[in-house]
Amino acid sequence: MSHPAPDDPLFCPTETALGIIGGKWKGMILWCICRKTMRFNELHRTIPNISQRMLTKQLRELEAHGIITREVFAQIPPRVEYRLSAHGQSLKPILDALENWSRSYLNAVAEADTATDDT
Amino acid sequence: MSHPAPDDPLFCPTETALGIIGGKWKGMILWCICRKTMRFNELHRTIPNISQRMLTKQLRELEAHGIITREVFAQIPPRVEYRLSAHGQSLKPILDALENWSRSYLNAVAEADTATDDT
DNA sequence: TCCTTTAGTTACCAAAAGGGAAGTATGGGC
DNA sequence: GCCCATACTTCCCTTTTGGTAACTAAAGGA
Repeated sequence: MSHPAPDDPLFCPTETALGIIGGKWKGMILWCICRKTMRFNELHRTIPNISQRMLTKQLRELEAHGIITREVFAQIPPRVEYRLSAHGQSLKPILDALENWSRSYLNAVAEADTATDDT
Repeated sequence: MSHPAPDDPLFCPTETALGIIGGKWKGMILWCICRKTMRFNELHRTIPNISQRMLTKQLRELEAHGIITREVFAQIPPRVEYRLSAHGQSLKPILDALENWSRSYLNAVAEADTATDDT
């Protein structure tokens, strides 16, 4: 294998990872799925702002990257369950770290807002 | 600035964090800056595919979120240095974790490719 | 017979993102 | 007197993204 080209996403692992988990709605989807197995409409109800089209698309991308698995039950009406794959499980600590970082970030912002609040 | 309200049922810290570090090129920019202080053109040379327009834009977003600092030296030609802020430093472990996860992901993909390689 | 539910797909359209190239200021070197 | 470098900004145009709404199948219930 040759040296990774500077424009190659493989050149930067951080970029690769963010390319996988950084899509629109992926944070919320992962946030839901890493807590429990969920069905399509269950996700849709939990994240009402997402359209079916987008939910499908993001789920397919996560599946294509091996982060989640999709299990179809041959029933009418259909039943499809999404859950974290083994590889997705290895993301959990990072998702937790992201969540903690985010909370401390939001706190810092809130404090800064309070400090400069001149009401 | 519109951060999600904490009482919003859609409030998702993971999404917040990804909104901050998940923009296009941000992975690479952070990857560079978390290693050393860098000047504008230095970043541009390191990531040749990014346009000046985008580099400026992404740097300003990171700065607005308090992740990096921008220091201007009153010189001709101009000299501007970008580095991680204190808050950005707190991201480093996450960036490292992302990098490690990405490497193991890439390895797994490479192995899967080898296993199914029918040449 | 019609309605409901589930888990989608498809077509269409508006908005946003992003690339490329050119312009800007300033002072020093040749 | 012209060109160089730096760190941008601005304009224009194409590509991508994402939302809305309508359509699908199939079984069970009223």
